[in-house]
Amino acid sequence: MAKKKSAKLKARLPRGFVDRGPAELLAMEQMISVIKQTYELYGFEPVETPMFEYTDALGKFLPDQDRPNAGVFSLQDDDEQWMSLRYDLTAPLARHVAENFESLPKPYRSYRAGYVFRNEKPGPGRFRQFMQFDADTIGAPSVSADAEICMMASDTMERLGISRGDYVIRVNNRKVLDGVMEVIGLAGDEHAETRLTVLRAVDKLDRLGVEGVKLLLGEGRKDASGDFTKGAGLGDAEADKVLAFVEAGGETTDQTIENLRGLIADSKTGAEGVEELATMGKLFDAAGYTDGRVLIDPSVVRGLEYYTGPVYEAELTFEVKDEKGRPVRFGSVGGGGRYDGLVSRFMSQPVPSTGFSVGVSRLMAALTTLGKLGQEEIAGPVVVCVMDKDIDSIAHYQAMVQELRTAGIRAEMYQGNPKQFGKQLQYADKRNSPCAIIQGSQEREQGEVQIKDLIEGKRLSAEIEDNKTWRESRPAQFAVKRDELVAEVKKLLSAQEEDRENN
RNA sequence: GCAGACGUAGCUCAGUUGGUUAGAGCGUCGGAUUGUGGCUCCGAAGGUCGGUGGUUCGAAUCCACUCGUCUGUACCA
Repeated sequence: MAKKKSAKLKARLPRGFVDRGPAELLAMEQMISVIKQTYELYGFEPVETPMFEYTDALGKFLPDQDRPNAGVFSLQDDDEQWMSLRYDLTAPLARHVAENFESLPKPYRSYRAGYVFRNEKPGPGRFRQFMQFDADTIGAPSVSADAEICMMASDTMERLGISRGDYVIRVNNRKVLDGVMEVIGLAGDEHAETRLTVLRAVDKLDRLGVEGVKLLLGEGRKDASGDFTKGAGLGDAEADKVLAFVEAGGETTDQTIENLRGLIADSKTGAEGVEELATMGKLFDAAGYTDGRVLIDPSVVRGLEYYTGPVYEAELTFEVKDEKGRPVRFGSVGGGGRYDGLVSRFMSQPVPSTGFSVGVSRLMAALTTLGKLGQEEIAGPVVVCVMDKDIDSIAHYQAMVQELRTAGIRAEMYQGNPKQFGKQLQYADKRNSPCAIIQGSQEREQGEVQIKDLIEGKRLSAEIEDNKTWRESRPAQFAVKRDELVAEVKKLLSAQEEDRENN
């Protein structure tokens, strides 16, 4: 019985989520496998945690604890405990480590990839479900662990095909940022709010420029739509100090370190941070990563809440044009830092930790634009056409398909309605099949099959205008003995392969 | 969250000062051609004009609210 049309269910994707097709899935698999190889090479081992955690295990860093639904997807279990979908891979790892602390080797070096969920306003290229790929060293207090992760991040970028110079790993230290705050008189709990505002302003340097940041440090700033953002309310002298610090990056690491030493000599915490950066700088230098791959940059601000020491960010530096010809910068595709407090909130002992997270979904968009991913067409299966519909003939077609499969050739028999032969070739064409196999009663009597080269045929179709000629000439089609089917298809496939490589 | 712009077929868009049955191109499906992909021609399906309420003899068109999309901004663990 036909329902009223208006009552029919509307097929629709939830806001901020996407379906992925074969090309994208293949590209993602390739990418994940490269990252995995890199992390493995550095001695990290895999681990998986579930999508759900109890909200309080994630909850310490929720923006607003009174509303577990703000920013995260949460639900109540049947025992009324709040659970949430993970919004990153670090908090779940901290829980896993705390829970299995006795049995894990220390330092514990692990990696994992997975989808994370954020219940917030989606935008173009920004979804409510996306993939991250993290590596973490837990139980290692020295900044050499941080330095190692920065170098691994750099290796990962290059193994993914991003050229040296098209990306940079920028490194800073939270203690240095804290030192600057001390110097301008913002130490102490009563200034926590202002410190946050200052850090947020600094974080926008790449987008708003020095002038914009200066406005945000002072009274505030109006955006293009006329909306006003309140500033930190610093005086000119303080604002200039912050800006001087942000622009302290010099030609060389040594110079940057010297600049920083001069700016925050009065702060003990700041000095400590500078020395940590100096140590990391030496390690990068010794390993040869100071050739533009890894850079000490005082303007990096990340993870305002839980980072306690070095912080780093992987940034793409090249520009591309979008479909409207406007320049688009991909910017940050990953980041991380030291989070000495995250595991220990479950424990009675300190557990110094550091880690890095790659934004897989975002990086994939960048790589696709660069042409490093998703370029190759996905080859379809060889399609065996159904000419005769009696059960014996079908069995013969099935046998051909099985022979091809046994030889490792992707193949299928047409499973649609075989009434119209043209539809079968249309289907094969749409699947991007390399060739179709045709055997009607005429061929069967001769002990032959027809192989139709669909790639070559497509090329020839440009030269034929008349439909009658097109149909009768049967372009790019040839007969072979039934026994030689597999060998001939193999031959055709390798010829096509060679053709692709030459173009 | 805040501010602005925009919502008409699967997609891209027309639609006059408010006036009969809301159109086109592309795509989809069917046929010309039940043994050959492309081209060409013919035909069909596809719309509560984002939703609700209001003004009016009459609303895709005007008004209010609401939902959605985009842009900027805020937040981003």
